[in-house]
Amino acid sequence: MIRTARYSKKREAILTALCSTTTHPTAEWVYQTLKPTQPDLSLATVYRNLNLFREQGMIQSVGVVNGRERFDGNAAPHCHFICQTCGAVLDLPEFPMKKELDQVVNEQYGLRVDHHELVFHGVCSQCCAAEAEAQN
Amino acid sequence: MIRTARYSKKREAILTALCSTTTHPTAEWVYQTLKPTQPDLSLATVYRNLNLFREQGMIQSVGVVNGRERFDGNAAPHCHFICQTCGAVLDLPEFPMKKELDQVVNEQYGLRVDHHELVFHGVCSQCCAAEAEAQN
DNA sequence: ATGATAATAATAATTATTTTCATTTTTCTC
DNA sequence: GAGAAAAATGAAAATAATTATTATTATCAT
Repeated sequence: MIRTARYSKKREAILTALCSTTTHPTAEWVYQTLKPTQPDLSLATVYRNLNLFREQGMIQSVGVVNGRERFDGNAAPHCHFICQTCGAVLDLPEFPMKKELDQVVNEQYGLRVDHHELVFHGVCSQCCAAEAEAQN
Repeated sequence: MIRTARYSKKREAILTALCSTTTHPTAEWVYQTLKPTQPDLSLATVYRNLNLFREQGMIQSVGVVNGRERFDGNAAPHCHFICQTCGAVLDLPEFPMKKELDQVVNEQYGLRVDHHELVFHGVCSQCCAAEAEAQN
């Protein structure tokens, strides 16, 4: 199941691109971002490597937003906020993650919990401001 | 935006089907379930109405599991558990939902929070038992 | 009953993602 | 360093879920 992954320039570039942003981009974004410096990059390669990184726990998926999967170069568990208006995904890194949550579910329901996701939905600051502006 | 003043048999059947199960089914499941009694039902109608119900707050989406969106006839906020092995989605209705979570994020980050999702991932009881069995 | 219009079935289209396969790159061995 | 084996890639085709289109049917106020 665990297979050895060789080095490749494309692979390195894809991981670097993802880790260089906090926007939780789509595969398409990574592809478009690398296009100028990697003209012969294929979108399939981006998908292939993002899936590989995720399987290896190097990155994580934030889930599907507006039909597209969003990736996070930070594999450490943390909360996210998703704007219902513009689809932006924000980190909530300082948010007090309850580590005992998993334990509680384990004990109370007899379920083997691996991890959990806590995602807030609402309207981001920029979209709030835009709304207020539109009402004037 | 969308007003649904009119009644329709298909619409009622779709909502009834979803609310009659706790399996958090896919649109396809609702379609196949209604097929025997509604032979001329279209899958597009199921999608259309599930989206309508969600927009109106009558149902909620649990998110995308294994590439397919899962729906919940219970619109009241509650936690879910998703089995990594079989994809089952379970309710955690008695779990102590922190209502102040949204408030905390609102105050700490200045974000207008509408709601949040708390989803646990792990292995359900049945799949745990199957694993244990396989090791013998 | 009728007419306006929403809802539907059937199908086509769309869109994100995955697979295929011939070619290229990387790594290993000498 | 050269050559072979294995893995990675690009390009295109395939897949799969969901949405849009269009002609038809159902609902409901009148």
